[in-house]
Amino acid sequence: MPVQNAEIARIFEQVADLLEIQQANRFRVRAYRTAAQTVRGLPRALHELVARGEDLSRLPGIGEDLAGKIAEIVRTGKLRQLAEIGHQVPRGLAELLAVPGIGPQRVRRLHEELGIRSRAGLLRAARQHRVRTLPGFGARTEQAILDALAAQPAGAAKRTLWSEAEPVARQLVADLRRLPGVEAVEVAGSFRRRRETVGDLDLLVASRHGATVVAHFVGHEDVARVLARGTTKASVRLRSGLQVDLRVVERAAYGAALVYFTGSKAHTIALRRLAVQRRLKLNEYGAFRGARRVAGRTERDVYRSVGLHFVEPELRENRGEIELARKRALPRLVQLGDLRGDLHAHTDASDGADGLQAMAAAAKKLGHEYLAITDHTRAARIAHGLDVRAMRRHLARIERLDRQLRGIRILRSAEVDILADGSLDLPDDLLAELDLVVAAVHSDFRKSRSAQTERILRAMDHPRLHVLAHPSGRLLGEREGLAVDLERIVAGAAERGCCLELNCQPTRLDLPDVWLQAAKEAGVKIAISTDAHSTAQLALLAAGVGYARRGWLQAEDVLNTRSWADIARLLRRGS
DNA sequence: GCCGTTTTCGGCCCGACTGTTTTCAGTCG
Repeated sequence: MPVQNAEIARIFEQVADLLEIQQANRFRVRAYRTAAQTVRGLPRALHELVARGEDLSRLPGIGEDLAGKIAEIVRTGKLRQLAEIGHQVPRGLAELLAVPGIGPQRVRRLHEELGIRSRAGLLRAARQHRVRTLPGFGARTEQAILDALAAQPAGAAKRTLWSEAEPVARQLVADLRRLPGVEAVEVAGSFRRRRETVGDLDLLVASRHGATVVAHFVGHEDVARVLARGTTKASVRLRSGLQVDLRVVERAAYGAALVYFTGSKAHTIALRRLAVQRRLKLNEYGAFRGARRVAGRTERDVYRSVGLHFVEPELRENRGEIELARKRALPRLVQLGDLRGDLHAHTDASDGADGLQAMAAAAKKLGHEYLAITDHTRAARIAHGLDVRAMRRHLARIERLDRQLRGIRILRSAEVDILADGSLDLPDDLLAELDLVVAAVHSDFRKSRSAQTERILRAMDHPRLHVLAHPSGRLLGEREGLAVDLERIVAGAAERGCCLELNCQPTRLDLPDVWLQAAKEAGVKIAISTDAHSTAQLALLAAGVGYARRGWLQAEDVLNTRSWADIARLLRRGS
């Protein structure tokens, strides 16, 4: 199997970690981290670019050296340099960096002076009180290490789904807004950028009474532990395990602070670089020329000060938005109000919780012009998929309801299983009767990458397949996506005039953002669909639109910003 | 290791908090 971008990024991260422990030049370390980020966010498979002989050094943050290393990893599956560093520094030391409070310097000293080379070794040393004997370490540091190792026993720090963080964020914001002397409150960080998961919540407050705000914040009833507190910032862990960071600045710095705390890190570093070019200093308090603050109150002011148009938070990933902001050529991103209906929803005829009428009524109440009822087909047995006879009866019921209702179109549709061989789980005559055919893979996840890709492309060959649902098959926090070549799926959809779905379920958000952007560039239309399994879930459209903005989507890129008549015309492919 | 409306060499973002220090290094975001 060809080497994936994520694997290349992981190797670069590991090189950066080990170099940092070796006290290598910190800018050299940063170069590896920047490259890892570029590689991870790239909507093209590097192994393909290498195969085509394309010049990788044109990618941002990739020079001649790293381009060569990427080619080496693609060819051999590994990087000689990493093995060589591994002879000098145990590879296990990299995982120690994940322990909060332990950075490269401390890892190096733990290794050199106590012979520690793994998490297990660190745990032993801390328990035997050997850590506190090192200069610069003390009893409190040792205890903090023990706490941290107990809190995250195995490896990766877990991230929280955006949708789970959202009610917590809303409540904390409301609580802080009630506080006297608080002029503004906002959630910044990856939450504001609408990443699918968040590592923590970053709250920003405008107030002249930092200490009071901090005191109120750390005293909140949901706070389980105060990790740090000062007069302008604090960090806490909530009972739910979610970490929340608070920062208080004066109103005149609020915009600059918002830019800074919204990130991403790569985006703000790029901004500061622009500021330096203009002989400005940019920090969380403003843009300064000498001692004079020239911007800071609003985000717009700050962007203007470095010569840029305002950049929407969802775009702030240093994936080309800076260049377009300079040219004032950023896309006008899709908004919830642009959407006219929902093209993927289930009823209790298959695995939904609510009945057909209830779903239709709820969609009408949301102001939808149309709702596609897409119950499962026979092969999806655990989802109570309908066989042909049951499906025909179901479609007849939908048709009757549609005739009765005014003000909303209820579409006769189905979420048709893509079978192992790429054929569709309904006969052609029945597919031809449907208003809309949504199709998806729900089985045979273990196929090889090429076989899985061929299977889906074969399904898309069917002229009645309109929308490929949750194309990557990922379940956030549960499983990676299918082994599937999304670059070929996007290209295949473009060739066939087939649409791809952005599934709004909180654990899916599928297609992933970089592929939404790739699909947009290829001219593929995206259906933003809730895949609702209850009336309440029809509201997930809002979260889906937020995520769609991360994929740079504009209203015209989205299928369901159109009237049903326009969609029907668009879907008549190849005829 | 990357990169160029200062530069192909010499820069590379910036500040708060903690713990263990008597003035600051390390870590984090």
